[in-house]
Amino acid sequence: MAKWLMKSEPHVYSWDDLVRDGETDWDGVRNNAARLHLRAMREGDEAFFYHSNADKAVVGIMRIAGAQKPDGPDGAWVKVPVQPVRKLPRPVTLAEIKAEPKLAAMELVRQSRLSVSPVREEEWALILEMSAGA
DNA sequence: GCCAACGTTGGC
DNA sequence: GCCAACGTTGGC
Repeated sequence: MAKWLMKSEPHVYSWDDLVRDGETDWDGVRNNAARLHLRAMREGDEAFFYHSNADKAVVGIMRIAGAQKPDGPDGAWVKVPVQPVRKLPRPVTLAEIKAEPKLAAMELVRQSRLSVSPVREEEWALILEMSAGA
């Protein structure tokens, strides 16, 4: 199962909103690189929920809950259904991620504007460790 | 097909 | 509020 990271501004749609809704379609992505990642997602993949702007932190884990669907009338863009899995014990901030040399290759760091990006297994595991607190 | 201008995202 | 990094648009 692949791992991903998806960004949202918390004042627009937050982790708590997702928990309240139970499931939502991750839509509105209008960037080609992000679209390619959305298309590569499969049901059962997991993704970090990242709060951009105010928080700048990974706050939770969600699950891709089904197949991608067209987003918009012409079908050029796609959206995927996601469900909350669990909140992280503690948010892992962008500052912490940038301070960790093992995470320097993350797309989150390398291309900060990309709203949907892949996460390597070892990066995923390390962020979970950081959240659990060493 | 190149590139300057402009718009957007998101960190600081 | 500013600016860097990108993406897109449009003139040539």
